[in-house]
Amino acid sequence: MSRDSEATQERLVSAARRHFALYGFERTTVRGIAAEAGVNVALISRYFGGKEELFARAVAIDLELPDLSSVPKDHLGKRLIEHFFKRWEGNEADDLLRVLVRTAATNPIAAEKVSAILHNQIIPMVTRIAGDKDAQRRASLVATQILGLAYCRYVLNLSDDYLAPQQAIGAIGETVQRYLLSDLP
Amino acid sequence: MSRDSEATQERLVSAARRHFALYGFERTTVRGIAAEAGVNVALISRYFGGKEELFARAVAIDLELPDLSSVPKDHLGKRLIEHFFKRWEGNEADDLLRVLVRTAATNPIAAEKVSAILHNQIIPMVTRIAGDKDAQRRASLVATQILGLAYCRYVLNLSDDYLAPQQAIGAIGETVQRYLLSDLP
DNA sequence: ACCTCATGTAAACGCCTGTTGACATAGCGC
DNA sequence: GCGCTATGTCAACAGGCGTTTACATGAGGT
Repeated sequence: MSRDSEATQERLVSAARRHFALYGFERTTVRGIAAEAGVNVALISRYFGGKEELFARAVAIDLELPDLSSVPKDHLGKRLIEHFFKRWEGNEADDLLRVLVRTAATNPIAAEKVSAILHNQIIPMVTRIAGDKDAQRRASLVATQILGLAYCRYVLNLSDDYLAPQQAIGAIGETVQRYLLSDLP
Repeated sequence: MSRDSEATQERLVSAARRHFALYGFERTTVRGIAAEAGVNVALISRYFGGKEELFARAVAIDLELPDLSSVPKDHLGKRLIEHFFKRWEGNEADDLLRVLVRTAATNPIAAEKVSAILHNQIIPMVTRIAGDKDAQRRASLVATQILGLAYCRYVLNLSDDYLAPQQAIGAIGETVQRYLLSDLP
């Protein structure tokens, strides 16, 4: 037994992410998480306080939005969608935004976190691109499209036959481009 | 006591819809549903077999897509979004698609049902509008946008400050219009 | 009026959950 | 080497869950 509390905490958080992503908040059990981490259940309460706090810790998230300052104005939408696709494809069953999108549907804490991301990360980005005016509404429109994409791919599990990546990047990129910079009706 | 089994079954289904919509599948309890319906818990098992079967019964859903044959081709997108907005605003805490969108995130049965709606209702509609070719992909793109909108409004509870209805109908209607009829990249 | 069966109730069962308190043990400072 | 504390285990608890079983009761046919 290694007896390195930091390491086991990290293993717990990592296992937690996997379980929350796969089963949502309600259906993942602390026993399952502890088992995957190879430690006793009691440690979750000891280290994090409880299941909810572990969840909060597990989904602290940064979208890692790319630097868009050097991207041509009319490629911003596509570039943004590419970023999310790449991000999601990268970490197979582990991406945090996917955890949140799934979990937020039935868990108020998670829903709050997604809203916080909209506030702290999406809206500021849109403000940098399109200015203050209407930034909140533009960002919300962008959110409907990106979250809808995530939902279809990772909740409904629509295969590439339905959403061909290249085609989707193109079509949805155009949409985001409009939401960012075109005149709103 | 009325002793009308059909009526009490309907009251159970109706209460079930409300609870599943508010709390998702895992967090609604058969006891809660029975209490709201004003009957004993045991009747749920007796009449429906169990919680899962009651759920399946409660979310049998028809989008009631409007007749689009007389709508000008370039107004289809906006018209469609209007339809969904009206539908959602109508039945305050009771719309089935909202139940599904929330529940599907953590419940495979529900996710399957949403996919079925895509197959049996959205794709055929798109086929009527845009023809067979690419109907599946166009329908999927439409689904990303509409489900994303539902998600932001009813999972994240974004207020009208974020998604002003008229503005959203306009902007998102344009998007759907493109997904339905413009050339795909 | 009575018997009968559909309808509804009450209580218990068995299981699983998150959490807790008492106990073991490994490793570090002395 | 000794002891102390951080680390980890174990077992039990209390509560909630869906389901089932045995029992009550109303209403309709005869």
